[in-house]
Amino acid sequence: MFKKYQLLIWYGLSLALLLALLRWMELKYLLYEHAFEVYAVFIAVFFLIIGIWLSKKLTRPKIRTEVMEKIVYRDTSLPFELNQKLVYELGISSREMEVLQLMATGLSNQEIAAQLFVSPNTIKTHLARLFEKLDVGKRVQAIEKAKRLGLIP
Amino acid sequence: MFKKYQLLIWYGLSLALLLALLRWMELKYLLYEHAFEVYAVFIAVFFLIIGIWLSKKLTRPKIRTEVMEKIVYRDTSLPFELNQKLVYELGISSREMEVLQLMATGLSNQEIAAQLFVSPNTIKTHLARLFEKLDVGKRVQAIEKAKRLGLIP
DNA sequence: ATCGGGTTCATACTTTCGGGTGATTTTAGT
DNA sequence: ACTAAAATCACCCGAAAGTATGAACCCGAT
Repeated sequence: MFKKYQLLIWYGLSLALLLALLRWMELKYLLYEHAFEVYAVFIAVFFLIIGIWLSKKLTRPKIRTEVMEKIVYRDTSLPFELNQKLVYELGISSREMEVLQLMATGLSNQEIAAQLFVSPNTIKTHLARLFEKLDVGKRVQAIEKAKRLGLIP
Repeated sequence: MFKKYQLLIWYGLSLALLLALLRWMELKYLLYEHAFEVYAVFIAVFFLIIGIWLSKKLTRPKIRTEVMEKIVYRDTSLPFELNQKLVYELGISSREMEVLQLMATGLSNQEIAAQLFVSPNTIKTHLARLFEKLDVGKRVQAIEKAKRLGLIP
């Protein structure tokens, strides 16, 4: 019941304390000599807190979309079996699959190109399409997703 | 060399600008009539900014996760068991393991840095050491090897 | 024959990685 | 208290990766 307003109460008390301090200093005739400084500190602290509060209030939470919740269990102790249906559904070509497999072994674009006797630019094109089809932006993500989807062992 | 103090310099310049503005107002005889108010506003704004900055610096970002349902294929094989002996033998530190795990999910250095609240440069250092310990040269190879060695699932 | 998909390649540009170096600060163990 | 390891950060550079766009060629299907 109180927890909800805990912060508010806390700030209120702090404020009250500061005011009390101010009053005390005033009574001590300190305020008359350094009125400006004291008020400055007061304002500074107050707005510091306001700033913190504002920042907390105004920053909107980053939205992170988390995918993949429906789980289909698959026994990996069995030899790898390619998910051909998914390959077709995603429209992944055979050449793209080749490149994917080689990439997953940790080869660079250049090395893949050399292995397939084509230009590195071609590999880049294949990978760009593959990334689009897998809806990823980096090779590591592509490999991770391809493994999950049963496209590579 | 300068980047380290970039923020400081920036605030310093802002402060100087504000002071210049203040001086200008003073010259315009505006300040004499409302000296206290002007200074109060000045202090208020300054500490408001400091407050916002403080809050941003000290509080970690709120993250709201949105769950999006999709199909995932998961294996029914035995649960992952970390090869702690190997971790020790290779001299891989706990922080390096953290970075390794995040990297394996396909995050970029920048994203890992954000997740761990450190600089991207730090991540690069961790990864460089990790690569050396794993005797690889690329992140994909590192992930592949780490999986083979039982360092990550 | 032509149309679309797949493969190939190029060029240009931006971003990210990885290597190397050096430095400071924290932490933990003797 | 001192030391060694771990963690942090910066800066530079070159290589690799990724993005965007355009274009040529082959091949099977309409």
